[in-house]
Amino acid sequence: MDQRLPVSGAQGDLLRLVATGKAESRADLARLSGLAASSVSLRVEELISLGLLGEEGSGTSRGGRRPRRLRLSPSAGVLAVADLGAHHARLGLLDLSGVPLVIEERPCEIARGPAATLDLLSDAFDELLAVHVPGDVPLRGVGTGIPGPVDPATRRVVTPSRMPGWNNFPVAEHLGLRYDLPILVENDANLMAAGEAKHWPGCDNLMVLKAGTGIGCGVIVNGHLHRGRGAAGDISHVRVRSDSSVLCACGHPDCLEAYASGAALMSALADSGITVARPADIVGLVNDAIPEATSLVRGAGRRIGEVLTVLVNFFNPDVIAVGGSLSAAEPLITAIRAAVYERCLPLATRDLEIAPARAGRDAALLGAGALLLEAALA
Amino acid sequence: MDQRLPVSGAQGDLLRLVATGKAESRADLARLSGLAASSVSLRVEELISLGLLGEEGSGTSRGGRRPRRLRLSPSAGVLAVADLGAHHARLGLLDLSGVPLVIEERPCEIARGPAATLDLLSDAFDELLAVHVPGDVPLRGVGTGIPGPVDPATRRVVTPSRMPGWNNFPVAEHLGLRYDLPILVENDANLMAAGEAKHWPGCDNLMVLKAGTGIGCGVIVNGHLHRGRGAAGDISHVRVRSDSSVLCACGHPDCLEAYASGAALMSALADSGITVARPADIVGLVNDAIPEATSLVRGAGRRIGEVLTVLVNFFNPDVIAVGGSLSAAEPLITAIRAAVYERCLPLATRDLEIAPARAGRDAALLGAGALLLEAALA
DNA sequence: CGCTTCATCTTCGATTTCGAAGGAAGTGGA
DNA sequence: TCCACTTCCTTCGAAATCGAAGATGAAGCG
Repeated sequence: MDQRLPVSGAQGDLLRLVATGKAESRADLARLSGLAASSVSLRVEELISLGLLGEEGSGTSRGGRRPRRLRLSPSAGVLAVADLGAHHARLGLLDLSGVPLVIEERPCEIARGPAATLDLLSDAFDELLAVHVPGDVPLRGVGTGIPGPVDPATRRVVTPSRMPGWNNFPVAEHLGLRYDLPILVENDANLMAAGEAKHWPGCDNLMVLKAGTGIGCGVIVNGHLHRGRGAAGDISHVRVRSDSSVLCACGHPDCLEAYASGAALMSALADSGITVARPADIVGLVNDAIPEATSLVRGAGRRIGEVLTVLVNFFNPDVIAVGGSLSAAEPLITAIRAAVYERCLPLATRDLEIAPARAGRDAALLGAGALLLEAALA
Repeated sequence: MDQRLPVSGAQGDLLRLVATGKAESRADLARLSGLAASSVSLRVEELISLGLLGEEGSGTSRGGRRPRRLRLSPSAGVLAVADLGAHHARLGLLDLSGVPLVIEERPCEIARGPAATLDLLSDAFDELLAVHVPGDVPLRGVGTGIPGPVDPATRRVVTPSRMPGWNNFPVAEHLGLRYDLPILVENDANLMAAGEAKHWPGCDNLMVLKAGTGIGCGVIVNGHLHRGRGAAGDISHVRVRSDSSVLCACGHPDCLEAYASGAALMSALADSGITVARPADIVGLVNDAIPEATSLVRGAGRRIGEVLTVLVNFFNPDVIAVGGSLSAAEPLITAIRAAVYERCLPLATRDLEIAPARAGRDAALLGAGALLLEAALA
C-alpha cells in the first residue's frame, strides 16, 4: 500500500485540475491554475515522465490549433470507496479521475458494530484490489459513507440512531490502522451531495435531498460541501405544521421524518392494509396508480416542500436535487415544486431548479471519490 | 479621485493581510501568505517605500525577538461608506484598515428616489473628504448598504418594498459615474453580517439577525458573505405556526414579519392603547417592565426562535448574533435561545452561541469597509 | 551575569516562475 | 489556394521566489 504521491506544490494543483475534469489540456491548466503557460508546460512534462499523466490524442479546436488532450494515467492509482447502509454496503474502486473501475453491493449488517463492519469492508477492498488492479498501481485513498452524523473535527460517528455500538467510534483511526493513506469518513447524504454537485456544472449552491427510509440532505455552498459543526443539512427533525400530533423517535412531536420519510409512508400504508417491504416499493404502487400510495406520496412532498420554503428563502440555492429511493415517484417532486414555488420569494425561485438527482445510485461513491481526490492530491 | 493602488500580485495580498488585521508583522505575513520570509521582507520594504505601509514600534514577544509591528499608513487612502435607511443615512469615512475616521447620520428620504438619494450621498462624501482628509490621501472605494434586495450579478436593486422608484435601478453604475473606483452595493443586513463577522474570531459560520422595523438576516459561510442569487438570508417571509391568520404585505398569510417585526409589535401595542414612535422605544417599555410590551417581545422572540430551529439544524452555525434596535430587549434573545435549544438537535446546539451583536450600530459601515477592502486591494 | 533558546528578520546563491517572442497546427474568408 | 487570424504549445532570458544560513534582539534560567 503506497503512501504519498511524489508531487510537490504546483504539480499537485495541475494533477488535481486534470483529475477533476476541469482541465483537459495545457492551455486549460494555464487558464485555471493561474500559472504561466510556460510553467505549466514544464510541470506537465515532469508529470508525464513520472508516469502520472499521459497524452491521448487531441481535443476539439476552439478556432485554432487543437489542444493535446491530457489524461490521468491509469497506473497513477486507485481509490477505494464505500457507502454503508443499514443492511448493505455499496463499495468499489475508482481511478484517480473518479471513474468507477468496479462497483458492487454486499450484504453488511451495520448493527454488528464498527470493528466487524469496517474489517469486512477492508477485506472486500483487498479482494477487489487483488482482482481488478495490477500490483504496481498504488491505492491512494480510502473513503466511506456512514448513515449517521460524523463530527468533521474528530471524524468520529456521533449519536447515530440505528447504529448500535458506533457512537463515538473513531472510524478514520480504525481504517488508518490498516491503510496508511488519506482516509475519508463522511455522512452518506453529504457524500451524495458531493457526487451530485459534479453533475451540475455552473451551479455552486445546491441542496441534495435523499428521500429514502429517512430524509437526508447535503448542502453544497460555493462548490464545497458545507459541514457546519457536523450536523449541517439535517432537515428531518424540523417541526411541521399539522393538525394531529405524532411523536418522532427523537422525542419531539411532529418532526418531518415522522410524516414524510419512507418509513412513515410504509407504516401509513400498512394502516390502509397495504404492506410493502421497502420504501422503493412505494414507487411501484404509485406507478400502478394505487390511490392511497399516490396521495401519501403527494402529502409527503407537500410537507417536505413546506420545510424547503424556509431553506430556499434563507439559502437561495441554484438547484434542489431530489434523490433517494422515493425520488422516482413523480408526485413527490411535483408536490415539492408546488409548495416551494407557491410560498417562496420570487427572487429566490427566479432561477431555482428543482429536479431529480442526476448522479444515479452511485452518487455517494462518486462523491467520496471527489472528496478523496482533494485530500490525496493535496 | 485616484484609481488603483500601485500594487501588484503578492504586494496586494500582504497589504490586505495587514489591512484586515490578520497580520501585524513580517513573520505573521510569512505564515499567513505562504510566501517565504525572505520574499515577505522584500515586498514589505517596497510597500514601505511606496508609503503604503509603516513600521510602528514593536509588538509583544512570543518567546523570542519582538516583532516589528506593521501598520497601514494613514496616507494610503480612505473608503467612503454609507448605510441607507428609510429616513436616515449613516455615512462616514474609514481608513484602509476599516477604522472609522468620521461617521455621522443625516436625514435622507429614500422615497425621493435613487438619483436624488445617491447624489445627496455623494455630496455628503465630498464634504466629509474635504473636511477630514488631506488632499493627497486618495479615496480608494465607495460602498453603500440598501434596505432591500440587491442582485449580486447586476448590482441593481430588485423588487424592494418601501423604496418607490428604486426597482431595477443600477445603483453601482450611477455611483460609478461620479467615482472611478471599486463600488460596493449590498443589502444592509448583509453588510451588518460582514461587519459582525469581524468581531467573532474563529467563527466561520454566522447568522446575523437584524431585529428592527423589519427582520433582516445576513449569513456568513466559511468566513464569506453568502449571497445566493441575491435573496439569501431572508427569513421574514417564512410561514409561522399560528392559530389565527394574518396577511403579510407580501400577500402570503402568517409571515414571521407579520408577527415578530418591530412594525408588527408597534401595531399590537397600539391595539393595547400604547403608542410608540419607533421600534427602539419598545425596548424602553420592556425595561420599565410594562407587561404588554414584555409579553409581546417574548412572543416575537419565540416565533423568531421557532424559525431559527429549522435553520440551525440545516446550517449549523457557530454563532447567531442578534442585532437591530429591538435586540437590546433582554426577553427577545432569551426567548430565541429557549426555542432553539429546546427544539434543535443536540449536535447542532452543542457549540452554538446565541448572543447580542458585538459590532454596535456602525456594524453595516464596518462591514462595507471590510468588503470594499477585498475589492480595493485585489 | 553569562548562557541557552527562541522568534524575528536579512543576506545571498539556487531554483522556479514569468512573459515576450515565435513556431506549430488548425479555422475561415477572399 | 492563399492569407489572415486564432489557439496551443515551447524556447529563452529576465524577474521573482525560495530556503538555508546567519545576524539580531529578547526572554528564561541557573
